[in-house]
Amino acid sequence: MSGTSEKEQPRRRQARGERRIAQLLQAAAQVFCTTGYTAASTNAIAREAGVSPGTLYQFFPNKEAIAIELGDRLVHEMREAYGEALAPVDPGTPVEQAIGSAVDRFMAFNTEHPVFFALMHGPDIPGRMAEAHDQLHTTVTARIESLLASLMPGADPADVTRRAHVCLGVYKAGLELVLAHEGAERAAYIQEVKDVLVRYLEPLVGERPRHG
Amino acid sequence: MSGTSEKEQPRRRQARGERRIAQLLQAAAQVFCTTGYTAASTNAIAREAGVSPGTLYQFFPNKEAIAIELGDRLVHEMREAYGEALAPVDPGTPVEQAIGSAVDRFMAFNTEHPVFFALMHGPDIPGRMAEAHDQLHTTVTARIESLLASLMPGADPADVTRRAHVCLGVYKAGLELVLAHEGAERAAYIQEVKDVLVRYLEPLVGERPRHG
DNA sequence: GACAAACGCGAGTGGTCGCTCGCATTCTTG
DNA sequence: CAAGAATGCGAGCGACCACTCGCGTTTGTC
Repeated sequence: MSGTSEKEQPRRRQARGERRIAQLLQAAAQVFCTTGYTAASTNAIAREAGVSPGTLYQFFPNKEAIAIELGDRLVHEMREAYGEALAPVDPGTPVEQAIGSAVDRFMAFNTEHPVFFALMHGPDIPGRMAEAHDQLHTTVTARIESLLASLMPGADPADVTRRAHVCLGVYKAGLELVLAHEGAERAAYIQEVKDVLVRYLEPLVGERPRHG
Repeated sequence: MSGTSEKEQPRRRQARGERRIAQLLQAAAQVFCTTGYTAASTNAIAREAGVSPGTLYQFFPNKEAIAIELGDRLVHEMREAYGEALAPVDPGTPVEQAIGSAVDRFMAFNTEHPVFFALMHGPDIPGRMAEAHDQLHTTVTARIESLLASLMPGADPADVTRRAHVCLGVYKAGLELVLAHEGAERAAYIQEVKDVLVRYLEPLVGERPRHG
């Protein structure tokens, strides 16, 4: 029987501390964005935030915890703002509209928070971060699966899963292109991503059988 | 006027040395594949090859040179084996066939040499390596562009360029999925990639104008 | 105002990694 | 076989990085 107070309250923060945390997370986002996670040094993050390394470690036990907290906050914000973007649609909804609005929402979020892509995409993510990545990936894939299932009822579940993975992969690839451009070119690339997805999925919703 | 012998012959290699180089490159490919470039330590590469760190530096001036040489050999081999995969096709060739054979060839090469993807994809590539990456990227994109141009003559060059980038991005995303699976699933994903590309490009080759 | 707790600092510590150096061994060449 | 070059070794050097520690400052509480 272990003690009753296994989890001690980590600390009692002051308003100043919360501000510092936000400041440090913003600085970390900046540094992660430009150099990636592994190449980002904690000293650089502290410098970017205008504080000393010791101050950084006052609020985060280690480098990984910074990325974890940043990722958690981003995931939370994404869930709040765009959680319904992949909800199953009415049977009558045209595919263009469903895909278009979903792509628009996620593109907006990702261009507003480029760190998200940087943290989730790099092969240099730490162990605990990979878990979070996998969990989010699974969640999003499941959402896409149910969306696809609502579009093409009676299809082989394995096919639906595979197509969901392909859709997410296409979106990620498109996101990379979108983030690499600005203005009109960026808008044009967003439209291309929609086109790719719509044309990929359109033959599946029309109930004429596909010869494979 | 600078001296005539600016570039000294670096060294006169024995057969043993060439063998060691091949051995070291193979070990480096293994380590790069599993841990990525930055996380790969030269000591680990030497250990994998069964030699000492000093021996490694007998043949490569630094860590970057290992990746460069490996990349150069891979690019060379790819050019030799699959250089014609993206050649422009006869006007009568169906799109399915052109895309199918190109995807098959590149997928075969990339699954046979997974290091290639690891070296070209990671955000942790060194400066000189990024140049090689960009150069290859440009070359391949130009090839795709001319292939697309032969399929849809009279299109806006900017559109062609954009679509070429989208095609390459879709291929890369598909490659990631393909490399993550094996056997029948892998084959199914390859087919999905072909489907995505064919359906993306099919409306463009029929000469009815697209309203954009 | 007094006390404690949270905050802030930055030089320092232990560890890792890229890379070197001196020396031993093997090969080529005459 | 002798000389020199190429190959092979592995302890160790310098740099960098995640993280710590002791001490001074600010803030909340009574």
